[in-house]
Amino acid sequence: MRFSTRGRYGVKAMFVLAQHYGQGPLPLNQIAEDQGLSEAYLEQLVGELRKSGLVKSVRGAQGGYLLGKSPGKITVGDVIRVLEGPIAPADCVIDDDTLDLCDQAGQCVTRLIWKRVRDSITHVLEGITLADMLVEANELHDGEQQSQLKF
Amino acid sequence: MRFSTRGRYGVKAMFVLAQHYGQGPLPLNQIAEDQGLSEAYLEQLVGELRKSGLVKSVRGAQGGYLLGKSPGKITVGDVIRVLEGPIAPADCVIDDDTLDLCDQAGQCVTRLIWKRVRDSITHVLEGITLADMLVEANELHDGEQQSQLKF
DNA sequence: AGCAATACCAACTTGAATAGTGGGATATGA
DNA sequence: TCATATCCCACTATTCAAGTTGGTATTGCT
Repeated sequence: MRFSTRGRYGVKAMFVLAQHYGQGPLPLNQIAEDQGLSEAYLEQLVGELRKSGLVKSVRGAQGGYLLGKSPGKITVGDVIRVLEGPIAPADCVIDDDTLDLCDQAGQCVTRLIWKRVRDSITHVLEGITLADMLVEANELHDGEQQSQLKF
Repeated sequence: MRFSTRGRYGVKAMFVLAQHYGQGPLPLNQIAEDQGLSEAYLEQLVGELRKSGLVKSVRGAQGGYLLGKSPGKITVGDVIRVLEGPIAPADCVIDDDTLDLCDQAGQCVTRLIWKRVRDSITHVLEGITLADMLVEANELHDGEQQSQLKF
């Protein structure tokens, strides 16, 4: 029950782009370096984010990537869904209606459980925007400074 | 972001054992047949559940498996943790304290997100006991009967 | 006593997914 | 025109999931 690196790296990359929002395109190598990730691998992920519209790209020299919308309008759930597929702890709850996958899905008690898990994860991830992450990053950093002053 | 069959089948098996709670040992082939699962594969899973104490076994003819505690004292989270390992969407939030996995975990914003996801999943899974599942199964079945009467 | 039913155990297999790497084509600002 | 970028596709290595197979040990029943 882990998110793969696809989703996790993707969120990190989007966070970096959010930090540079409004400052022109940011080249991939800076994002990769900033987060300590493989640039070639990250390229695949950002490519999918671009196709989904969550990021835009500018080709050529001085090019790079930008957010497709403002940080307040992109949730972590948006990013995860593009890179990891539908948020669902089991295939039978990818959506609410198609019960095809299991002949007795209608009477299945475990399915109710996976639905609740799914909704709970979705609720968390839909509730956090990139803008929220920027705020939290500031709070973390402030705390860090304070504890540095203490010692 | 899926639970594997290990956890999902394990919960199903535990549910069947809960349905037979107080009625003596239930052999594995009946559990497997009831849920439409491979007996040989399920054996591995139940073996781990036994080692963890969640189920007890009786060897020999007329033997089988029983719950180790009453259905009200076993949560879905207990079962999942035995079969899937710690509930955590990323390695860096397996527990709260060891930050070893990531040198900047203390200032990592994404880590806060994975913690919230983890806590939210844990809250759901810890909040559902096998006894709760029995109740829900009855409710599902009642609804099923009603809709059968309607048509 | 002996048989059938059952748990127990460990090794093996198959396929898919993860987490990348590598090489080249295309676009573009300076 | 050149360095800096995105873009795109094919390849690989490792790990994990999801079983299967075959055998041993135990025990109730007749």
